[in-house]
Amino acid sequence: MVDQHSTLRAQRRTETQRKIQAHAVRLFTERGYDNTTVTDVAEAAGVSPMTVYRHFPTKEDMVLVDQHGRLVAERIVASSAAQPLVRRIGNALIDSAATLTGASQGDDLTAGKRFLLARLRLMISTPALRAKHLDNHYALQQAIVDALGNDAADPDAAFHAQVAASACLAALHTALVRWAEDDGRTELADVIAKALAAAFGEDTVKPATGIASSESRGRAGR
Amino acid sequence: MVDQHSTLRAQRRTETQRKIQAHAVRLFTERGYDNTTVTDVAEAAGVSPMTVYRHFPTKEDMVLVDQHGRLVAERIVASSAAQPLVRRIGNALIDSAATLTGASQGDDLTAGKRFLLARLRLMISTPALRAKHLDNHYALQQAIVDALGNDAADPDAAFHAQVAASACLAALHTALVRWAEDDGRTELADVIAKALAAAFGEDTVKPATGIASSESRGRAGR
DNA sequence: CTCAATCTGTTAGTCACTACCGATTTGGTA
DNA sequence: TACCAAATCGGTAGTGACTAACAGATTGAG
Repeated sequence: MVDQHSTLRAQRRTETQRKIQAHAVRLFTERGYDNTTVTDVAEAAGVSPMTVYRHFPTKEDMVLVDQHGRLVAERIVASSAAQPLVRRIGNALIDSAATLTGASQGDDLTAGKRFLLARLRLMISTPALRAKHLDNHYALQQAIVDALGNDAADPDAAFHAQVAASACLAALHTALVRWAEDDGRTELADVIAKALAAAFGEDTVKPATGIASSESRGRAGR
Repeated sequence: MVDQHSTLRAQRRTETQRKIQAHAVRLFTERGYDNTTVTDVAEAAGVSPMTVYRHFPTKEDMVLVDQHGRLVAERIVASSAAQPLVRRIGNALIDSAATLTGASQGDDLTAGKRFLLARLRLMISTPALRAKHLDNHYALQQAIVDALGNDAADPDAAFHAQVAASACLAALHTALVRWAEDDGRTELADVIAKALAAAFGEDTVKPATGIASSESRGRAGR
């Protein structure tokens, strides 16, 4: 009945999870997603296939797990309701990305960043992973709309929030692709800010880190 | 070697395709997507399971087939390159939707419209279908970017096009969901125009049919 | 120390999907 | 008209993701 009654138990659990995920991403990258069976991953991780399914509901979730969504929703509710919708959502995405990639020091990629890049590349190139990832963004969109706390009575405002959230997440996804293509050399938060500025205009999104969007030019219509 | 050497052959082929798809959508709607096997659909359509796979590569494609994408790309290349990106893409989406739903007469839904609604509802409510549909939009995004004919030399312009296309398609998807929720009572082209206006501002998209976006109020930022 | 909960493994089964093969039908041709 | 090439259709066997049910081992709490 108690949730926290095991520290060692939880440690081992997250440890095996991490191990399975690491081997999965490695094997998927090496031989391809479709050419790698769940049994292969299980053997590489030293567990039985059933254990894999106990930790990850589907094969795709071995790559796609990220609790990044909750972070975004929290920043949304913490933002000022006086700001325009796109700015509230956009800034939440930018700040969350900055937190996610961590304080990047210098040029060399940290291990977490490199792992994130590997996952991103798999998500982009593999149709099944890409589809499910986009669907996860769709679920995140619903969470954002809920977090915005729009009037349930006004259907027009709700539609407005849906459109703004979906458009912002689309820009986010494009920024992620761009960032992966650059091998993570640029700052992710800056790329996101640049994408948002390109879609909605520079005045709609504030700079994130200070040098953000300093190079973006022009509105959505060229 | 000749493509057109059979009118009767092609007729039967498209006929069985249509029959399989109709039974699939009906059964999926009645018992649910996951509770319906491909064999069930095959039996209902009076064919063997193998025949189903000959016409539709995957189970999901029985619901998701639409060549709607090619229509959009054609309108993109036909549009004036002088216009802003969002307007070019947005108008292409609006016009394609108007063509797709056909000239709606009065209140009663035509059979094609009702079938489209049934498919949309399945796409929205079933995770697997929703994911693949979003991925199809992602493929459409690539087609749009190609159709825009941006300078391959300028990576910044390409990024710009990617962002604009993805954001427009996100707005389209939100409009489709909204339209399905209204049971298709409103005009689809108008809903799309309204969504685009909500995302990018009213001045960015021109009215489609004449009364389009007459009710939309406010920019993206409330 | 004992008990209950959790983690793990094994087995058997369903279902989407593929590869391979043979049978039938159709359209054009000698 | 007879024949050939192509396309469609069906059956069989197999792979792989995923589930349900059952059994053994380990850990935390009283």
